[in-house]
Amino acid sequence: MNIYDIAREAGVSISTVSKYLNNKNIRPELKEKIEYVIKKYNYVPSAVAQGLVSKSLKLIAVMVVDLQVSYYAAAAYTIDKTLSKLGYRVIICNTLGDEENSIRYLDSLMKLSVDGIIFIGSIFEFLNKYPKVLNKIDNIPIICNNGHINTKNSHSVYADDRVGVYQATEYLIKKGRKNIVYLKYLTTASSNLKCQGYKDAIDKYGLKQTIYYTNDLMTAAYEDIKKMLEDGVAKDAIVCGEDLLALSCISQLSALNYKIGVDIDVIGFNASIFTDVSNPKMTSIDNKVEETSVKCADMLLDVLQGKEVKDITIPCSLVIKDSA
Amino acid sequence: MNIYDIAREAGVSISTVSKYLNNKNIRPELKEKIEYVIKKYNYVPSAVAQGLVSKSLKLIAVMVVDLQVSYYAAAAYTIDKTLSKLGYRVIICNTLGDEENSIRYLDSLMKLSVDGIIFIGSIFEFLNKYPKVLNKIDNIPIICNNGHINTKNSHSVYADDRVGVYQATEYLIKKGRKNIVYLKYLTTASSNLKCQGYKDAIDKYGLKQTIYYTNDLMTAAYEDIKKMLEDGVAKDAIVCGEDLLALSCISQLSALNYKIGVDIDVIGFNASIFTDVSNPKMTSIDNKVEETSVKCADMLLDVLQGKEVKDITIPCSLVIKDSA
DNA sequence: CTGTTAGCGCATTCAG
DNA sequence: CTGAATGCGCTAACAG
Repeated sequence: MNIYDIAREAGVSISTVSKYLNNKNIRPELKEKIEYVIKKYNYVPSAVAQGLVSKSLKLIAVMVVDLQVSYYAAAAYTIDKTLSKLGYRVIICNTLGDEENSIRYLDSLMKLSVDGIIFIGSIFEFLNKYPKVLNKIDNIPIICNNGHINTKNSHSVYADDRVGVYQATEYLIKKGRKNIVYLKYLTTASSNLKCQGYKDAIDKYGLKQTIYYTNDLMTAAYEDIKKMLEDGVAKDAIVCGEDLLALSCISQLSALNYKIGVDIDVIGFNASIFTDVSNPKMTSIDNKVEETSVKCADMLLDVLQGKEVKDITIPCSLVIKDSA
Repeated sequence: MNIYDIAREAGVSISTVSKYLNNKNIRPELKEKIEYVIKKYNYVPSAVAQGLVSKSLKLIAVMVVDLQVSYYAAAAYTIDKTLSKLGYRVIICNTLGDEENSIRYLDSLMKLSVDGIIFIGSIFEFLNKYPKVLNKIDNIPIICNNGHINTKNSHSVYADDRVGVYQATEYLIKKGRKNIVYLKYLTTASSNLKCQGYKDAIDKYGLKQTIYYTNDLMTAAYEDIKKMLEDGVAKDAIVCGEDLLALSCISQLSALNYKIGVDIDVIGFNASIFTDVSNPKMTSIDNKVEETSVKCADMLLDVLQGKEVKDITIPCSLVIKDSA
């Protein structure tokens, strides 16, 4: 069933049908006939054929590392919600943190001639190491959340992670905490920024930096945290680069009979659902996933409409609950 | 840059280029020339034009209710991983549980002439109420996880939720628990099945059914659970329809100084990441998201290749940790 | 306002 | 093995 079939049965030309489909003015009587035939056959115009002409499938790609991480899921969710309302279709790409995999995805997206790409996370700055890849995507509208891609038509939305952690650390200091440990996860640009916020605050108040590292969020993190606690350096407070790490700290400290929020403070990062499932509820730095994601989507829409856009930084805020 | 440009510059015809692109035999010297030109311009054939001819963009849609729920995120993640390896592109649709929204998505997918659709969750059985919608998607390959869609080319993968809960309840009974409460969330087909598993086990052993309800997973659930605990009926054990509910139970019971796993048992459902972040770690019914999702993807691939497939039911298993 | 025609970029006949 | 011609379903000029 195509536009010819509809035209024939309705007794009009294909261009009249096309005009009907695109809401242009046609004689009411023809309109009725066409409408009738379309309903009769449940006809739906092919987006592929339309796309061949218009050079656009109204398709936007969102690249994330791992949908199972709540931040990415929330970002993908929000962007999808925002864009699909406006008739765009959203392709979510799970790169699994693998560079080759990401590049393969980009090839696939270029073949589809997607209208734009949104990258979630500073990790995608790795693309700047691959001039050939940049060249391929050079003309396509790109928005990068928390990073920057070096192409002609690329723009960025940042969450101010560094200041977020700075303020959280300062909050602890002003509460009188002196031995504040930072638990760092990963070594991406944005995890470094977070850690820098901690360092800046500690330095400003003349305290001592103590940084622990972990490359895992679950089992291995548990061991790393256990070791950290056994080392006994975390007497006062712990600032964590991720809510899940803070959750593990809270859980282990509880088991050791610490009174969280009294004996020792724990602060997470992301203000995710985990802040509500911990006991006590977790104080966390809110890096505004939803606001950031909506901004990415809006900015992309602006670019697609040819509007001028400029990079933006969204401030974090500290959501104080009971763990600090 | 299209196939004509490449052909011209390489001094061959477009059909030769097309053959090159589709790995058909051509003279090595021509192959080299073509290869050279393609590399030079970073040429990528248009999937849209290919799709117009082949009637397929190699696109598969996954419909879920809410990507922020770990089960759906895991399902989407797994399906995407499985299919994108094989060159398919995956569109994830977040319906937000809204029927109109779902139907709008389906329209959009039909326009794109996606190769197949995977529905995650029994909630999508609501489509069976809309003959017009069924009619539109009647010919497209469909796989439904935990439900069935009444179209010609639809198949199902089930997780045996009922038996999963039955066995978990039986496990508690055999441990000597007598006052076992079921905490029910939602009223979809599959949440009813879960609850039925509880009822069956309770009845078989001649115990008393006690069922509590909640329509929320967070704040309101907290209150519902609080009330349930205040009612004092949960003396022995609680079986929950969702891990998040079990998490809240564990957290609140801990605060009341119950020894979870000793004084009272709590079992969750999903075997999600929440089972590892609770304290103590949560015993939970594993409904095998990953296995189920891979099966959905594989089954769809089989259907696309014209193979015969039959519906399948995957058994759940009880993952025993420390809360029961 | 309506219909005719020429592409959009590619795969696929069918001759040569 | 290669190339010229046709069509996939639709939009956009253009002419009527």
